[in-house]
Amino acid sequence: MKLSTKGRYGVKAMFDLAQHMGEGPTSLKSIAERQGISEHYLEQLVSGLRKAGLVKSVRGAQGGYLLGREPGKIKIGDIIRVLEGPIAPADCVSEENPDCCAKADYCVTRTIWEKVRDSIVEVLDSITLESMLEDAKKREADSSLYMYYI
Amino acid sequence: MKLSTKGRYGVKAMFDLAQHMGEGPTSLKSIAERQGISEHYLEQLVSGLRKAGLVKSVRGAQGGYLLGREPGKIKIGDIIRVLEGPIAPADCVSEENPDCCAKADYCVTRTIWEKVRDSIVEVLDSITLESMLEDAKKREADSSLYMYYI
DNA sequence: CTTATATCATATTAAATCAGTCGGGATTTG
DNA sequence: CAAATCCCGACTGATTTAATATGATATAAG
Repeated sequence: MKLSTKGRYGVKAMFDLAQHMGEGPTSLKSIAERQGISEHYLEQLVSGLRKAGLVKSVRGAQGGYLLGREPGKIKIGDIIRVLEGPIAPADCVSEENPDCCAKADYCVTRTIWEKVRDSIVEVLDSITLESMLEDAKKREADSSLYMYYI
Repeated sequence: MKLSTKGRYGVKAMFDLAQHMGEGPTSLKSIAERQGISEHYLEQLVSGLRKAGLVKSVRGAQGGYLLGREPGKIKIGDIIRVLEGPIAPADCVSEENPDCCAKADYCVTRTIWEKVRDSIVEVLDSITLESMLEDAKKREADSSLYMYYI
């Protein structure tokens, strides 16, 4: 019931890109350093994100990556689906081409996994990089407020 | 983001036990046959469930397993926790002793995993073996009703 | 008392996945 | 040209998964 580092690193990297929008392309090296991730490993993950159009790349010196579209239009679910595959606690309730067993119609167990899947999808598709940025800004404001009162 | 067969087989087996309550102990062999699971493998899983008190065993010929308590008091989350460990999409938000990273307080990514975890827990702890039995009964009624009208 | 039926326990294993690492190309800037 | 950077495929050690194998222990039935 765990995400692999692929999904977690991927979200971190995408959020990092969102935080550095408007500063030109961001290199993997700088993302890897800030987020504490192996650069070569990150390379593999970002390769998938690029093929899915979630990021755009700029080659050569001073190159790097940019978000593929506005942060408000990139859902966490999009990132997870690219890096971890279709969201599903079991193959028989996979978002795409569920590997149906013969009993699917009346299987009581299956309906549990459907509910779990839907609740996960609901969370992951309700959060965008933009909403994360807002969240981070709010937190920063709160913590500086806190600083004044201490 | 997937459950392993441990969790899925475990829920199936527990539901099978619930369906055969009042018929004396149910043998692993019969559960394994009905549910299409390797008996020896199931043995390992049930061993964990027994240690956790979710099932009781009766040794010897005509022996088998019984639910450890009323089906209304066995949540799917209980079963999953025994067989898959604490519910958590990432270690930093594990239900028990979360493996906290230094940035936990202000990590925006972490709050996503918290929300995912909470939504999964909400689903898994809201379903009991009893509610599954009711669900199955209702379905049966519906399908027989359908039979009359066709 | 013996035998068949079960649970209980431990060890082994083949395959897959994870989380990287390594080495070398291709492309662009200065 | 040199340095920075993305791009690509192959390799690897560790862990997990999903079993299988073997044998011991307990009990009901005959």
